[in-house]
Amino acid sequence: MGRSPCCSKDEDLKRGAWTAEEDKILIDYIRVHGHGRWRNLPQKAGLKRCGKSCRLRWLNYLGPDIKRGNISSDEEELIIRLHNLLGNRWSLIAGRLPGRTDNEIKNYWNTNLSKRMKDNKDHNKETTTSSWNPKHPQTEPTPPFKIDFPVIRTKATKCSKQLLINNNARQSTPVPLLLDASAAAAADDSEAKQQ
DNA sequence: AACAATCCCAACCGCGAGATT
DNA sequence: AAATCTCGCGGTTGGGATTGT
Repeated sequence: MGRSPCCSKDEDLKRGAWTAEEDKILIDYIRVHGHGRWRNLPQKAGLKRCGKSCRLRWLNYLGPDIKRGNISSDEEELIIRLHNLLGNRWSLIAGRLPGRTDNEIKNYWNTNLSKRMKDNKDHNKETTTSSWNPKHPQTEPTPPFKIDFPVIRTKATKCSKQLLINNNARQSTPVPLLLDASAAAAADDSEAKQQ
């Protein structure tokens, strides 16, 4: 498999934080032409960035559906449940949290929840010898995060076909925030199999 | 007030895998 | 069938913001 030549260091590409002007250029371009073809996008849009960087900026920050700000306790609970079920499959977890990105959830987990889980684990060590590793969720988690359904390992596959879903259609089938995590994973599994 | 330590998060990097040629 | 292209994922890092001394 060939590595992407995108972002090769000899190119005169800008790195680091995005400016408001760059954001505007990217938003305007995507508004007119849509996204996809990330590799050529910066050239066409007139940005001195690599396609990867543009994609990341759009998906994690500029996208119209991005919900920024505090993660609610409901969302937090769902993240914990899904992480118990799926492990570090951030994109799958993000898929169940409308408006949240995998990067945001990953950051939130690494900065808040992993610490808290560790504290809980330490606390529970006093009463149990079980040790649950978040990196290996197929092992039984320690209470209070014990789950009573089997772990389902799903395979995330990419969808290369562009789907044009308008916002109205999207809103008509909202993703329930606190849906049954096992059903969610099963759904992902069947979606993956269909592709 | 000044400096150090820690936290937080946007962005980067390397890799795997599907699509295309 | 093999080589190459492109995308998306998860781990990691850089640096600004905040907190502690």
